[in-house]
Order: sequence, then C-alpha cells, then structure tokens
Amino acid sequence: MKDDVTQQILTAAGELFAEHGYRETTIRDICKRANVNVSAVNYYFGDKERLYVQAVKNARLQMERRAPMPEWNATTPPEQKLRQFVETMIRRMLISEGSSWQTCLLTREIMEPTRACEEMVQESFLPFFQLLLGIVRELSAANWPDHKIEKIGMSIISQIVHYRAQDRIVELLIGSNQLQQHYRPHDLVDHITEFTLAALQAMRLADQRSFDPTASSSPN
Amino acid sequence: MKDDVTQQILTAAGELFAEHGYRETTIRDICKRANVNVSAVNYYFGDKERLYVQAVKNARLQMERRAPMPEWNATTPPEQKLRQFVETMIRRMLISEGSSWQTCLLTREIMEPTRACEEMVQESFLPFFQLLLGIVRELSAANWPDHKIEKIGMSIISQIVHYRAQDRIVELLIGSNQLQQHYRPHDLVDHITEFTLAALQAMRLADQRSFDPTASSSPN
DNA sequence: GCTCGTTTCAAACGAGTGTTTGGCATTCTG
DNA sequence: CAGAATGCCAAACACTCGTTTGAAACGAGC
Repeated sequence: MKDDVTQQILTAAGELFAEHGYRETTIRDICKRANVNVSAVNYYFGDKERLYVQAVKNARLQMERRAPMPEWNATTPPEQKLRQFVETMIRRMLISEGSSWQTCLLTREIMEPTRACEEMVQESFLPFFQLLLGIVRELSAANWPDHKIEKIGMSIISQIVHYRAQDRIVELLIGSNQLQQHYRPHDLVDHITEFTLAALQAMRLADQRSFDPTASSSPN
Repeated sequence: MKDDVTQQILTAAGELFAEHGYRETTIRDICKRANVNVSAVNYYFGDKERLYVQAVKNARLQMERRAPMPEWNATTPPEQKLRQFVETMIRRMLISEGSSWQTCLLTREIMEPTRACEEMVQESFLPFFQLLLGIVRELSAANWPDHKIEKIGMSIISQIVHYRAQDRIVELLIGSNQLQQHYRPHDLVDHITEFTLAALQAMRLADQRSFDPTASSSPN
C-alpha cells in the first residue's frame, strides 16, 4: 500500500508541477488529485521540495524508457544516425499522447534549473550531448576544432528544444492552422535533419575549397 | 514627483521580476528596492498584475531602443542582412552590460506567457519575424513553399534564443571555461550566420540538382 | 484479544503575501 | 489663507500555503 500511495502522489505531483510550475502548485492540489490527505506528502517525502526532486527524476526515467536511443553498428552511416538522433529527441520532447507531462516538467527544469537539475544533466543530458557530438564529428572535416563541433551540436539541440520550450510563441508566430498542418513531429524531423545535413555539407565544401581553390571556381 | 516614483517602481519591478519571476517577487521587495511604501504599487498601478504588464512593456521598449534594426537599401545583399539581423538579435538577447534584466524579463515571458505576452508578440516579435522571413525568402529557391521558409526562420530564431533561454544548461554542457572563451556574442553571430548560410546554399543546390541532374554527378 | 508499529486524517499553527485603511503631510487652487 | 486634492505612510486585514500535531484506524505477530 505504501508504494501505491507514493506512486500516486508522484504522478499527481508530476502532472501538476508540469502544468503550473513549482510555486503555483500547492500540496493541497496534489493531494486532492492523488486522493490522499495533505499530510501524506510530508509523511512520505519530507517536504515539498524533496517531492519535487523525486517527481523530476521519476519523469526523466519514464521519458527515457518511452523513447530509448536506437542501436547502431559500425557500418551505420552518420547521416542515418543524425536523423535517428533527431527523431528520438523529437519523440521525447513532442509526443503528444496525453501531451506528455514528463517532458513539460523536464523542460521547465531546463529553463529554470532548481536542485533537481544537476542530476538530470549528469545522468541524461551530458551523455546524450556527447553522443550527438560524436555523430557531428563524423560529419565534419577532420581539422575542425572542438568548439566548432560543440557549436554545431548546440545548433541542432536548439532547433529541437525550441518547439517545446517556446511552443506558445511558435503558435502565435505561424498560426495554429499552419502548426497542425506542417509542424507534425515527422515534418520537424525532416526539416531539422535536412537543414543540418545541408549546413554541414556546405561547410565541409567551403573548408575544402579554402585549401584547394581549383576544385570549383563558381563565385557566389 | 509622480513620474519619478512610477519609473523607480517600474525599474525595480523589472529587475526583480527578471531575476526571480512573477510569483517569487513580492511587492514588499519591489518597494524596498524602489525606496517607496508598500501601498505605492497599489496606488499607482492598481495591483501587482498590472504592474507586471507595465514592467514588461517598459522592458520591451528599452530593449528595442538599445538595439534598433539597421537600415538597408535595395542593394544590400541578403547575406549581409541576415548577418546583421542575427547580430541585432544577439545584441538584444545577450548583451551583458549590467546583464540586461530587460531581456531576462522578456525571455521569461516567452517561456511562460502571461497577459503581457500578446502585446509583446504583436508589437515586436511578429514584425521582427516577418522581417526575417523576407530575408530568408531572398536566400531561398523561388519554388519553396511558405511553410518551408517559416521552418527555416524558426531554425534561425531557435539558435539565437537558445543561448538565453537555456543558458544554464549550455554552461553545464560545455563548461564555463569554453563558454567564456568561444561563446562571446561575436563568435555566436559568426557561427549562426555561417551555419545558416551554409544550410541555405546546400539546400538551394540540392533543389536545383533535382531539376537538372547534369549539373554535377558527384555521389554522396 | 491485545500490543505495538505504521498509516491516515481533520484540525490547527505560523509565516508570508496582496491589498486596504485611515490619517498625516504636502501641494495645488480659488 | 482656507480648503480641497493629491501623495505618502505605518498598521492592519484577509487569505493562502507549507508544515505540524495528536488522535484515530489499521494490521501483523504473539
């Protein structure tokens, strides 16, 4: 019975924290949704802050379980890896079955980090980002410095995160009609992959040209 | 004297709202910083929410005044326009003289829109975004549909906003050493412009090739 | 059936917050 | 100058919220 109650509280808390944020969510609201007494939070979790940290961790684990990274072997081309990376991240961020309170909560934590943030970064984001950098490295010229690879990685991440973190603004800028028609997860994966691969291709080409100006002489 | 007091309150409120958010800043904190009595807020602004809306508007006007868009004529090449657009937006978002509470406050409003958001979008963001779309259109193939242009615009915006909205995560991912060394505003303008122009160039090329496969036959 | 540890509950506590109030000081006005 | 209007202030009010409390209900083990 104990595990049952804690899980009920964790879920209710996750949903409410995701929707309204830490400060705007009251323990009373959480307990009402979880059908438990107000003092249950303090009894099982100590205080509101520790409940929040647990709820964030719970959300992260659920999210990773829902959209795991695909497995690759040595022959998988980097273009395919990049596409699948973007696909996985979009799935984690934007899947709208039940509109995924898990990612909403984690996005809040990205935008305004609290004590729950550091574990999230260490356990999840840093390895995830390193994986991306490896893919980008495969698609880059050999002589590019690390900080250039990292900036490209940031450019990729930012495009994906944008549609979750600034979703309200996106809707206001392009209208909800366009949004439903042309901004489905699949469309976004296509666009972001295409845009990124195009950029990398042209940057490799420009780099190569600067060493070997005879390759092509078309100006502009 | 009246204008003096309201301006003092607006500034104090803007700084505190930017740093701690709406809910976490109290009227008492604002009035203490502004050296006025607690009841001054209700006397001059009605209530806390209306003060917040005014503070956001005030911040937006100050930000636009600080980093106006450059003037262009008919002969300005679109590549230069894009670079200057990115430069202006980076300056608005990231200038750290006094670490610009104005943009912090506006970024909060982007991430979690309140009643103050709609005016900000209508008055500032929408025309700004339309301007960007015009530039992108100049750099695109003639047959690309509107939603493709818009997605490219989003890719540009997102790269810039990312460094303000997710700045804590950026620091955790790349380390504060790297951040100070390679992520100065100027470096970011360079990278984002280069990345975007490269993407557009290769996308134009790919588009052109699909109509005229004889242009180049290099595989990969 | 009794006991003891655990879980649940209604009620209360105490700190913090937005807002109001009633009066005092200052400034404008006829 | 008298009086009205405005600006300003300390105190109080009303309410919310996180947390605590003390007792009741429950359940396993002897």
